[in-house]
Formats: sequence, structure tokens, C-alpha cells
Amino acid sequence: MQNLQPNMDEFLPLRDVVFNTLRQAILTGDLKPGERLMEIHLADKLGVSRTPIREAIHKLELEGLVTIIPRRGAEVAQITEKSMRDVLEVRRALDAFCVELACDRITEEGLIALKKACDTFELSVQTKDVKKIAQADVALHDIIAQATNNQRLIQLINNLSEQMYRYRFEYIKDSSQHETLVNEHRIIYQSIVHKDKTTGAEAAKTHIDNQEKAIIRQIRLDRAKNGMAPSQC
Amino acid sequence: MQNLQPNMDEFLPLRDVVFNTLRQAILTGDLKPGERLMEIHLADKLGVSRTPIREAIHKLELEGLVTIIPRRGAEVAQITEKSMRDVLEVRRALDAFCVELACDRITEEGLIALKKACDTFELSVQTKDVKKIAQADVALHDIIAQATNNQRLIQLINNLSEQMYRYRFEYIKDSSQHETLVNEHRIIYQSIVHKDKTTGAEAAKTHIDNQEKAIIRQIRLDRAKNGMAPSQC
DNA sequence: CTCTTGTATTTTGTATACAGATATTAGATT
DNA sequence: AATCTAATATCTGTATACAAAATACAAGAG
Repeated sequence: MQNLQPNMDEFLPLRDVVFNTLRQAILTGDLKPGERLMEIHLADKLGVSRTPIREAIHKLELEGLVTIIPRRGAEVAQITEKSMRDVLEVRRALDAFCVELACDRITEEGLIALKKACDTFELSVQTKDVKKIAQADVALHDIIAQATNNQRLIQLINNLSEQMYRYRFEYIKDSSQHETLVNEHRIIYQSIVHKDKTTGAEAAKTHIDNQEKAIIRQIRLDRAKNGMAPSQC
Repeated sequence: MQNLQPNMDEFLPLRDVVFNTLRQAILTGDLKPGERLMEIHLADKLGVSRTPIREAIHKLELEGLVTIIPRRGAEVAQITEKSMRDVLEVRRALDAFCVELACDRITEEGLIALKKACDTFELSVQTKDVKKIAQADVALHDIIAQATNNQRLIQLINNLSEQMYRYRFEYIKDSSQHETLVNEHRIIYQSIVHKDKTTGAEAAKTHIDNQEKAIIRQIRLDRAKNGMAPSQC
């Protein structure tokens, strides 16, 4: 962990500012799995008192990004292969369900937005800009989720996706997969246009399967690396 | 709200004691939707300071049982028909998925436990004891969830179920549905025994559909009642 | 009589203090 | 030299104090 300056952009309660700051730090890997989150330390670093830090940490625990051990403190949640498989398994089911619902419920404007998001994604792939690609991918899936008009579903999928963000960059960096990604998005888009639930759901599952392969590979790599050099300060 | 005495049984952090106490109060309807949760008030009532109350309330918000309005405070989450439909829609999908996974993964012991839970449920139905029936129902569904061996899925289903507990009692009271419930459970059990995913998933969906009907009816009833008498102190 | 404005009260947001639990380290003993 | 114990330091859990914001109420102006 290095420079984590709070994002004072908006006028939010401090606990939310801290929450966003820590969340970002965890997702970008600035705070690494297993790293301890000590309240006074963070409080000093962010220039606030312990109270908002505590509240942010508890919120992060509920999101699954942090593990709290009673009377010992919090640490960045370890990602095990099993836990990631669990997340991906649920996400596969929900994403497929999402596409099915979208087939039924997407509006005219939704379809237009989805088309645009597909095109944007294809363009962003050509730029090879990892950050841009990730952003376009999130935007696309967000439109599909919104199309379900089910707030709870949207929230759950967001939360599950979050768990994968820590590996997303590694996954997207592998440009050999870019063509596959574009194709899968096209199939999903076409399925929704033609209201073909079966094909759409199948494509959504394949989409997750491919990500799973890349993410699991990365986790094993990370673990091998950390196994050799267990010190990580 | 009336008598909410904290459950000092176990030696837990106060925030968890408070959390459980408030959660119970909300699920049983002791704290009604829209009722404000004021920190000092609750702190006095439970004989603790504001800190654990705050932490409990924030945890409840993440669980979806409480709504926090910044700089205004927390209140018991309103249940709208839409929000409940959203919850049930996701739960229908996940429960069906759950049964499918259980077909693949349930162990020998799991099957035995499931059989036992089915029998226990049938017996509890005969007693007409609403509380006992609800408990047996939860136990049965818990075994199916556990059979998936997917911690994340188990956690999500628990959380979604929780949203329905506030109406579960009303639903189970309607004894005309008891025979249906028993039958649906039997079908689900048989499907898992024979590893018949399609039938099992279908039965799980029907099971939720039936609950949905009862719950939505109840919500409309409640709303009509509250519409006529908007005061609720 | 109604609307607006100002003040008082209530309530949250944040900081800090203190106690108890846990981890750590140093010292003593075998 | 290794291990056990005791003392110390560190950190969380909880309580409380203070400030700022929001709300409610009352008084005055239109």
C-alpha cells in the first residue's frame, strides 16, 4: 500500500469517502490480499478519526472484500480458487438469467444503447487500452442488467462482478482473447435483438466460462509466486 | 415497537447482539416498515452506547432490512410490491439453480438428512404449529442449499429468504396451502434422489410461485390497511 | 389567515478516551 | 540454546463528548 489519498470530490459522509477509497485500493491491488487494515494507521493516513474507518471496513466486509477476525482486526479478503469458483458459478447462473430477462423486457432505447455499447467495445478493443476495454465491458453488461428492470438482480450482479475486478485487468491484458470477447458480445447482442433466450443464455455462460479459465490461471500464478516469497511487506 | 430485550445468551460483540435483536424485531414485525430507528433511543432501550447501535444498523442496511437516509437516520425498509417481486424473481432463479446443483453434488449423508427433513416437515404440518412449520421449512431448504457446496450461493439465498420472512408467517398460517407445500417438497426431494434436474428445478420454481402469490396478496392487504389508517405509531 | 423566517431541539457525523483482549518480546530457567 | 513465562505494547470494542445538519415550532410580516 502506498499513496491512498481520499477522494474528496463529492460531499459525502466521510465513511463513504473512506469506503470508496479503500474499495478502490483493494480492487486495483494497491492493498493486497492478506494485508491487515489497522484502524489507527488508516485513520492517520487518511486524516480522519477511527470512526469512519471502522464503518467503512464493516461495509467492505459485507461486500466480501474484507475479512474481520473478532478482537484481531480486519484484513483484505484472501481470494482462494474455491471462493472464486463459487462466485463465478453464481454469476454464470445470474448472467444467463439476466440475458433471458433482457430478451423479454429490453426497451427500444435499451436496444439502441446496447448496440452502441457493443460498437464502443469493439472500438476500444482496437485501441488495446486495457482500462478503456474494461470500462466498455462494464458499460455493456450494465445495460443488459438495467434492461431486466430488477433492482435486486442488478445489485447482486454488481457485487459479484466486483469480486472479479481484482483479476479483470490481467484477463483483459491477454489480447489473444479479444476476438473471442467481441464475438461473444455480438452473439449476446443478437440473441437479445431476436429474443432468442436459449442462445443468449448459452452465450452468457460461455462468456463467464472463458473469464473463469483466465482468472483461475491467474490465481494459481499468484499463489505460486506468493508461495515462493511469503513475505509481502 | 414494544419490548425488545437484548439476547445476551452468547458472548458476542455487542454490535452482533444488537444486530440480532433488531433483525429479529424487524422480521417478526415488532418493528414495522417505515418506523424510524433512532440511535439514542435504541441505545437507552438496549442499555448500550450508540456505537454498537450504529454498527448494527449499518449491517442491517447492507442486508436490505433497513434504509439509511444520510443526515436523517435509519428506518425499517419499506416493502413495496415491486421490491418483493424483484427479490422473488431472483430467488426463483437461484432456488432452481440450487436444486440442479444439489442433484449433482448431494452426498449420501445429505440425502439422508433431506429425507429426514421432509418427514419432519410433514409431521410439523400436522401439528398446525406455524412456528414449527416455518422452522422445518427453513431446515429443509437449508439442506438443499448446503448440498451445493457453494458458500456464496448459500449466503445469497439466505439473504433473499430473509426478505420474505416478514411475510412467511402469514403465508404459512393459510393452512389450505399445507397440502401443496408438502407435495412440492416431495417432488423436489424425489427429483434430487433421481438426479432429475429438470423436474426439480421446475418444482422449485413452482414452490416460489405459490409463495409469491400469498406474499403479494398479503402486501396488498397491508397496504390497503395502511392506506386507510396512515398513522402507525 | 397564510406564509416565511428565525430559533430551539433533536439527531446524526466525527473525534477521542478508556478498558480489555491479543500479540510480541525480553528475560529467566532448564 | 531452547522454551516457558511475564511484562509490555498494540489494537479492537465500547462509551462519551462535541459539532454540524436537519427538523419542528413559533412568532412576525404580508
